[in-house]
Amino acid sequence: MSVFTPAEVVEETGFSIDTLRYYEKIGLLERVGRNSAGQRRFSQEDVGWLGMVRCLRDTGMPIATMLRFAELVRAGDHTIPDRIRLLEEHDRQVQAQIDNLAERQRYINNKISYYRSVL
Amino acid sequence: MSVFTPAEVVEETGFSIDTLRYYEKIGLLERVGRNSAGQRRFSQEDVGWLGMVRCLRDTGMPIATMLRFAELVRAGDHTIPDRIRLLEEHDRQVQAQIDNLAERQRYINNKISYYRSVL
DNA sequence: GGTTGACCTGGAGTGGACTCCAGGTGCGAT
DNA sequence: ATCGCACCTGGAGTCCACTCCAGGTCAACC
Repeated sequence: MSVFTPAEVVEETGFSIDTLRYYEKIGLLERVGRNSAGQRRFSQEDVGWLGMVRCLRDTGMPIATMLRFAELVRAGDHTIPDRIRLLEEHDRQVQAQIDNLAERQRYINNKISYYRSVL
Repeated sequence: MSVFTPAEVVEETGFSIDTLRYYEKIGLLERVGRNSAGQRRFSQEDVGWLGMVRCLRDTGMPIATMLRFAELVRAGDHTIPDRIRLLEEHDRQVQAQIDNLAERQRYINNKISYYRSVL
């Protein structure tokens, strides 16, 4: 089973090392393994989980909600229905964001057209 | 020419009164007129501008950029080409946000499907 | 004429999500 | 052996965009 150094995980996930430490500190990332010198060695699962975190974060999920999701994941398979509900709710919020952005974009484009028309 | 009380503008724009005062303080909103008692009386233009601000804000434009746009607007019609450029650039960023959200949404939906499949 | 209620001001405080810092460890290369 | 470098820790600081507060003014209604 392969392990990853902090630098590799930074490269892979796009999170800064400070952010990774912060996520571990607040429990969004489970205590990461260390080598004999006390340095972090991330597992494949850590990196996979960080992919999920990136996705949720980039779609605007607050850390508090991600933390709840993380707890469900840790609690075991019986929480899968809860996880589905949480992700479905988030999916609706993402859809709402997309719809909202698309509508605002129309306003912006109207404004651009108007500005063009008065040139 | 109609004027609006703070309460009416809150109702109209969805910004809180504190936010309106804050926007005026930082110059995102030009000094609003006052009545004899020193209370704000917003003009139709103020309200229209706030509609634009809401649109830009809700599409993620930072206040610093809105401030630049506000300055262009105040500087007069000769800045219209600059305003067009600024809005076009913002439009591209909004599009990037939409595309990004749509892609992340696919990931979330895959995860939901996966969870459903293991139930 | 007293009390409410909407509003005013300057300035301090908040919340979220990081980001930076000082001081220290261990390891491979010169 | 000493240098540089990647990394460690706990804790402080930063940034953004508000949001709240204390203390005060006016107008209107009872």
